[in-house]
Amino acid sequence: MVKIATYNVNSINAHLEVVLDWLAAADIDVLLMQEIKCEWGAFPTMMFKQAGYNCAVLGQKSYNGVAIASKFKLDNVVSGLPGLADDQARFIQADTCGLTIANVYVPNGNPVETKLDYKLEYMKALNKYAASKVNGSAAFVLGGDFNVIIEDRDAYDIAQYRTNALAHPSVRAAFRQCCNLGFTNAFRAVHPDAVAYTWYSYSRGQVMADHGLLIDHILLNPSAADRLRDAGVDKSVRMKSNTSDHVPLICELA
DNA sequence: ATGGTTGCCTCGCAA
Repeated sequence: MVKIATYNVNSINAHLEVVLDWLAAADIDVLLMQEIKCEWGAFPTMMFKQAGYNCAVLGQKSYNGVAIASKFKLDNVVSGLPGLADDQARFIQADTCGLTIANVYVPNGNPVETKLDYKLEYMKALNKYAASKVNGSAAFVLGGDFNVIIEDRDAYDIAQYRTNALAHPSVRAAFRQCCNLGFTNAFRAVHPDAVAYTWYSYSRGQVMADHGLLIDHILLNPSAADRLRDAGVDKSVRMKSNTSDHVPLICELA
């Protein structure tokens, strides 16, 4: 079994303790991190090494930044989304433990007036790249913070998000097009009727009230989906102090 | 109660 998790860490250095504690406790093999918010040189590579993980990092000062930590060797690292000239650090991919695993931080897209276009352009390029990975015998995993509320039930109060870029019809359509290439949504395949969230506002009381959004996802090509055994969200880290506003999403492959 | 929180590295922006 391979345990893969995606976790928007909202600054790896600010929340390192929670991340490393959770990584060990959950016995994760491969962790996809978004919003590390630091350059490569400031990423705590040695701390991950001591915990038994190799890292591939695409950093950026202050904003964005993505990294992969794996108990296994990381090969053929791809930094940046192929086919898109982008100065923001939002995509990194590596081959590890017999899988090709891509880690994406899709643009938030708000405010819609000025930033939705970039989000849609990004998703279009992502879909084009995903299309090249859907077929064949090689297992391909695409996980990350998609910044997409796929369905109304994925928000505690969808009325607040009707005009938001997270639930915008064009954004939902772009995500759906990716799924329709032949990808399986790992969480939904295992829990078709569950209500679960991967993000909670830092505003007081939101976690306890379970007022969140499901915006982090893991997609599997058919070869990977054949091996899907379990998936879930771990809300426990969100109860801690000095923690990200996101929680990890996990899937297990045979 | 027209608010509420966090990170970055500066007092504004992004989420």
